[in-house]
Amino acid sequence: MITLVKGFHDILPEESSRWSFVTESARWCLKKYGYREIITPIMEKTELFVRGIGQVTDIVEKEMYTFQDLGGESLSLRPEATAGILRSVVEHSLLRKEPVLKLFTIGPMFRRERPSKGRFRQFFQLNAEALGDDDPFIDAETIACACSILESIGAKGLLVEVNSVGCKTCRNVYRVELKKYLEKHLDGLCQDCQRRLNTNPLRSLDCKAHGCSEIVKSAPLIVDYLDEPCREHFSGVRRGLDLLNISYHLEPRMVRGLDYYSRTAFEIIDTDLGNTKAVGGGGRYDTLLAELGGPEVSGIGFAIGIERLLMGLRDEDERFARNVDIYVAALGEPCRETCHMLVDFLRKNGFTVETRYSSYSLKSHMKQADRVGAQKTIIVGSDELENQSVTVRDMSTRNQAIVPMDDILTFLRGDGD
RNA sequence: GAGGGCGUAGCUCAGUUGGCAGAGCACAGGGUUGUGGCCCCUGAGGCCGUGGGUUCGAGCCCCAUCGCUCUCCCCA
Repeated sequence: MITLVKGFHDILPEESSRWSFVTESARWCLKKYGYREIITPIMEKTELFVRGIGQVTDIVEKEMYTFQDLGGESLSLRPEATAGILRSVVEHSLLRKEPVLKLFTIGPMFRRERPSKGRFRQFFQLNAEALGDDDPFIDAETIACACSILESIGAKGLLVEVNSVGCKTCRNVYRVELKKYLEKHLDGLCQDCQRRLNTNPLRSLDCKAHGCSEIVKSAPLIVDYLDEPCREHFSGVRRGLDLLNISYHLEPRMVRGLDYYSRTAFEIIDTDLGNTKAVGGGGRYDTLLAELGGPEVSGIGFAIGIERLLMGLRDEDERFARNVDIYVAALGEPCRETCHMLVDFLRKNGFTVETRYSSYSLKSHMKQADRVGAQKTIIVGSDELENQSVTVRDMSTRNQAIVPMDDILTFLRGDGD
């Protein structure tokens, strides 16, 4: 038996209705907020991710599926969607036609991590990006949009955490101060934090090791180092959220894994999933577009993990039950041709129809009708064939009627009202 | 990368000091010659993850190996 690639997973028919319920709800929400769908390739030149995400991030250093294609070029499966979307925007000069662009995409991402609960090597993400506007209210709108998607699906126990990580200027000042502070408590830090003190001291802020979290509690906070424009922007974001009645926690120690974030950063955590499992997150980026050869405008975006969202949903929901309008049961060889045509005729008139072609007893036809969730079963046997009629059984009331073949459509339609 | 848990029927799992391979659910047929869900009966379905070792005899003990899963790290 040839099995799945480790960390990949199948979405079986049983789950797929829940799956598309989630993605369709999300599409409808995004549309309300003015986002349009963009579908970009799942593979890009490796260089795009190195430039976009940052060479020294965990993702690029050790989690990418990178390989050389036959032409010798280095390609990578996308570990996240933003870089590819922005590449496409720049390549097709979309921002010249439209100075403010709102785009979303839904598709698989790939990271070669150790799989665990809610973490896969191939996972689906919904990704939304609003480009060309740095007004704080659009940050608030973006967070509201993410919340609205999650609420529309019925996710419970959500917590929105917001922070500002400042711009390059103020973050540099802060980094120096933070580093000074951490150096004073060097002995208490875990090995990881000691190692990255010079490369990325901000990472220590959300280190879960006991020693580190204690030390970090009284560390200087980035909010106290924001320069005037960043401070003003951040308070504008909070004002925007207040006006929309979005409840949120200020999380002054939140930093995010991707290097490109500036100013607004946020995460949405599903507390039901336990252990700080983020179901979504995002933030603003000031320089990413320019770095990819685009105009000097900023953007803000977020990602939602579809699998994690699904984990929070209850299994038994009637919305996801299997059902068809009509099951057609043919009894015996002479009826097969009539039923074959009848099934086709009903489908062409807008009904969802199921049948089985090989000969079965009526009993097993009925079981099958039950299994596929048929509202009605049409039975065609020798009696019916002789009279040019069919028997229509309502599966929930068990009422049956003999209907002339010619009247079948009017009967089925009239009965439905 | 570090550390736990688990591999027996399609699924969830029992399996006694080593002695014929089990249950529930699901599936198929019947009880009802043309009627589903509930009930009853019957049936089919197994290289007990794989390879080796100990033994008269291994699902069980030993060694190796592969796979899955969870935790930490990090994230979605």
